[in-house]
Amino acid sequence: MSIIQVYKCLCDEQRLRILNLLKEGPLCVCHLQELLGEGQVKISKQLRYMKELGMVEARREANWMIYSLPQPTNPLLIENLQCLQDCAAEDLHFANDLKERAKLLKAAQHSEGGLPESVACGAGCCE
Amino acid sequence: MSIIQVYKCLCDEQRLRILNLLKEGPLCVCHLQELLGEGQVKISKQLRYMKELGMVEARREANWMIYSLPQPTNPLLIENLQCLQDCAAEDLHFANDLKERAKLLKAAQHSEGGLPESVACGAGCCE
DNA sequence: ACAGAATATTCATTTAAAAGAATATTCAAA
DNA sequence: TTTGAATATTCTTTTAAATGAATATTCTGT
Repeated sequence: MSIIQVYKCLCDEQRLRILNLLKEGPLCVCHLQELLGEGQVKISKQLRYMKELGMVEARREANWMIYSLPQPTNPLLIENLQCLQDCAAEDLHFANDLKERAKLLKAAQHSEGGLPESVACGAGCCE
Repeated sequence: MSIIQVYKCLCDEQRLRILNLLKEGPLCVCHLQELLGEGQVKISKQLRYMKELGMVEARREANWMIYSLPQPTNPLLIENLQCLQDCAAEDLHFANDLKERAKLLKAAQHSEGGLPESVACGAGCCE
């Protein structure tokens, strides 16, 4: 994956928000959809684009597709997400997205549908 | 200048190299041209693009146009240039560009044409 | 006023990314 | 074996960026 490709990936607000969310832990498409307030098709396309670049990876779990950041995560990406926290968190809804993520996961966990196993509060949601 | 615009600017190898060079100090178009081994028109267009985004600024000095990074420089840019030094310096010719820059300025300074005043070894070239 | 150096602009073409609408695939559970 | 939930793909249109060729502008020195 080239440097240029990484930056191309970072050129889109939705993708930045997705990366920020995935940094906290894996999520499935429908959660991203809900958190970004965006249609399924568009999210799916973004994820495909990102997957082709190797910026995210996916695995199926029952009906869900679980997306996550590959480990170890590209240092250029980490740096940028960190820097964005500091210098553009508000513009990008970063902080709020994370708050909503926690809420959403907590709620989903206690609902009938439940959560995909590897999403379930995996990373610092419920304790 | 939006975050997204910054990343769009970083999506191109030539622009990255230009920014890396300007980080050391102002340069005129013909020096960039020579350092990147690229035609005048293309460099000029890149600079225009970057100027419109506010990523660089320009002033005229006699026949030369001197380009530089605006002060204070966008932290997102600084971070990225720094990170690229660490994780992609070779891919992007970063280190070599800086070496060539020093050579070029030193040579130009002692030639008949001379150097635009504000370029002249301004930043750590000759001592 | 003219010539030459340094730089910029314009216009046409190509290439790549984004957006939208419609539809298809995959799996689980009844 | 059909239904519904979750997700993906295909195709078309629109928008934006890159490339190339030609030409224009701005300033300096004569």
